[in-house]
Amino acid sequence: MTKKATIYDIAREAGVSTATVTRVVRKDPHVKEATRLKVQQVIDAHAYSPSISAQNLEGGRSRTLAVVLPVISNLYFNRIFDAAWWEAEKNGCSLRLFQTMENQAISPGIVSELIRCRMDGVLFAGSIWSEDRGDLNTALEKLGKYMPVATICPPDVSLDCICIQSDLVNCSRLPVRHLHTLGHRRIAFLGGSMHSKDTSRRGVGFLEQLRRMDLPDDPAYHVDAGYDMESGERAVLRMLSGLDRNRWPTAIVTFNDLVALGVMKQLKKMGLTLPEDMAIIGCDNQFFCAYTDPALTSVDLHPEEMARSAVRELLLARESSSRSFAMVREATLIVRESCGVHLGFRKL
Amino acid sequence: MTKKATIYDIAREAGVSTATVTRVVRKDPHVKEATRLKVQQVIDAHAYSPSISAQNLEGGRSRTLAVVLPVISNLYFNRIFDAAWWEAEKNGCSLRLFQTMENQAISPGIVSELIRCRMDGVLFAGSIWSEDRGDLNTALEKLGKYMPVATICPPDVSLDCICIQSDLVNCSRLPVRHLHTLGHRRIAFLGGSMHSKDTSRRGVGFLEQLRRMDLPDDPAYHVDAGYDMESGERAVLRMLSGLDRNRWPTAIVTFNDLVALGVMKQLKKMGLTLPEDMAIIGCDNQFFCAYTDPALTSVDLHPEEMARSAVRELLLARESSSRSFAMVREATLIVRESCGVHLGFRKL
DNA sequence: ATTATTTATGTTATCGGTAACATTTTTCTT
DNA sequence: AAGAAAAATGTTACCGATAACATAAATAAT
Repeated sequence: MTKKATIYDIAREAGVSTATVTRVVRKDPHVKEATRLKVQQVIDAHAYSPSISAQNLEGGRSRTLAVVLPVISNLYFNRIFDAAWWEAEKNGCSLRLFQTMENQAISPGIVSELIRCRMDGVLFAGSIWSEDRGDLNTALEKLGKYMPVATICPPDVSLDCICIQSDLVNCSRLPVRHLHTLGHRRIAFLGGSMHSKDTSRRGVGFLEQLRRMDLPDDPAYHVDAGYDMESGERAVLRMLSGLDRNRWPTAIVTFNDLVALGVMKQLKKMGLTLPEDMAIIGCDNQFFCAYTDPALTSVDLHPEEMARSAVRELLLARESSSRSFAMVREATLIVRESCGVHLGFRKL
Repeated sequence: MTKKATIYDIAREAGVSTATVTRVVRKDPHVKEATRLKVQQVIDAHAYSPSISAQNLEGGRSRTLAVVLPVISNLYFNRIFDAAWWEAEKNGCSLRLFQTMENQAISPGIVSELIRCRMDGVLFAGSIWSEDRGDLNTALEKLGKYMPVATICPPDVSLDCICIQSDLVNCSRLPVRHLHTLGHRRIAFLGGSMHSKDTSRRGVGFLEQLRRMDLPDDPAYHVDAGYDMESGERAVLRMLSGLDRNRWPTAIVTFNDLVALGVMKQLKKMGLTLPEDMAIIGCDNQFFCAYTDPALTSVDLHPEEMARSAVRELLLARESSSRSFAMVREATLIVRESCGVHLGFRKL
């Protein structure tokens, strides 16, 4: 394994001091053209480039942002990471990923790792259904002492940090209003967990919307479930099999598109025709929504935009010390076929 | 912004030398219990933990592997990265992601970044349809001089490195044989690019299979296309509209599941019933395959396993210098509904 | 009690850069 | 040509941790 050339090697071979080598590398204009050429030649010959660790050590910074999220394989977080990546790249900064796994809070291990690495900032993306906020806040607070912190998170994290949120009110209101307009009255919500204390504001917002529009908020229409396809399948089955056919909801709003995928499969398995027999609305507007049958109407929370803003703000915060920033990104309803509008179709 | 305590701060405050602090941190047994306690106390009070940059600089290594891939938002690469992550984690090693974007080769910028960072190894995951192998090989060769290299790649990268491959022969043979068994004779392949020189070995393997089984390899059945859903839609449309109905294929194998998604949508739009009017087989066995309608039969290349092996081998190569390793992971056909087997249904 | 051993702790050079400051060289004035 | 100003280059302390080596303290052996 070849050993990498150091600045000393280059300096010696070019017959100059290390300072001059640094100057050449950093394109300092105060170098005679002749020396510049000579040094550059040696640099090229050895494919020399300064060691990152040494630079970080001396500079006390890493030109790197950390992105902390539950799992990168989750499509929502994947989109956040991807968008953050390119925004950082555009600003000559790199990104490092840290995964917290199910335990939503940032483990003390990750906290100290971030500090040890002298990250220039952290972007924490948690889920709507995060539990143990206590631990999370402690972690974020501690991190905040060492570097700028940004969160893409549900509203109740109230810390002195760059705080970016989805518009959860509209996220619930849009589908309910849409269904209401189409004549639906019995609307169910599946997925997430409605009842545990600070969980699923999405579900809570949904209930509020129903009441506001004078629609029945029958508890039978709210089934706690997980956040994936299997949960969706089980949840509809449980809900419908406990209900007389004439009390069935005519529309289902799901926690996310994955749950919707499961719901649709289960409904078809039960012999229903979609969207005629049941309207469905998902959430997240994932890539596959246009390719389900019927194409799934969904709510886009614009995670990419939130991620980009977060990165931009973190980079700004690195310079100035005015580290407070808050924004709420509006949600958008993307209407496709799963509620039957394309059939000029409405429930009565 | 609080400044992080250094080992000197701790040493001074605890009234010992930095060497002793290091010993305490690294749990060196040659420390009197009394001093250990005192030092530990100061460490805890300041939440001290050693700087990564300083450790890397002094140690000349980073305890980090690099994963270089086109884009993390691609589901296939996402799975590779995710699996690699947990395998590395299990071995007390971290992972850093680098994205090459469409240009499949590793840019010189990334190469030097990896060397600058003193990565302990690189895992390169390229796509089946990689072009400009020349540049790629140059990059990998150069990297190989500084660190162990592993590739999860098509077969023709023949470098002295840890070389992990999908079984592309079976990847083509399995779907063709399955369809043949079901009585299909006119089988089409959509997606990827069949004709550009070293591209799409998957398509080429497919053709070989057709010939081997004495099935018609009508060029009209091979449409160049991209690797996503839109490509799939366009490709089927182009293929079928250029063909008399009685010459239509009865089955379509696609480059990947995304293309299959597009194909299915387009076929339904044309009024076909699936799987009765057309059998479909995708590739990659993505999470949504079980949730399409009909559920999509697909080929699993087991990217997770390949990634885990790659990481394991890289970690081994770090120690020993026997850096050569090769393996081919078998592909597996996952039969679902899109060829109609569940209907006891076969073409004649 | 004195020397030999073991155990605990301290000293210091090193890793590879950076930048403030010092010094040398060159160029410009007068 | 002497001196001032500007430009080019060199010296060196520092960033934070580590480990080889040196020394000091405690314990054991005689």
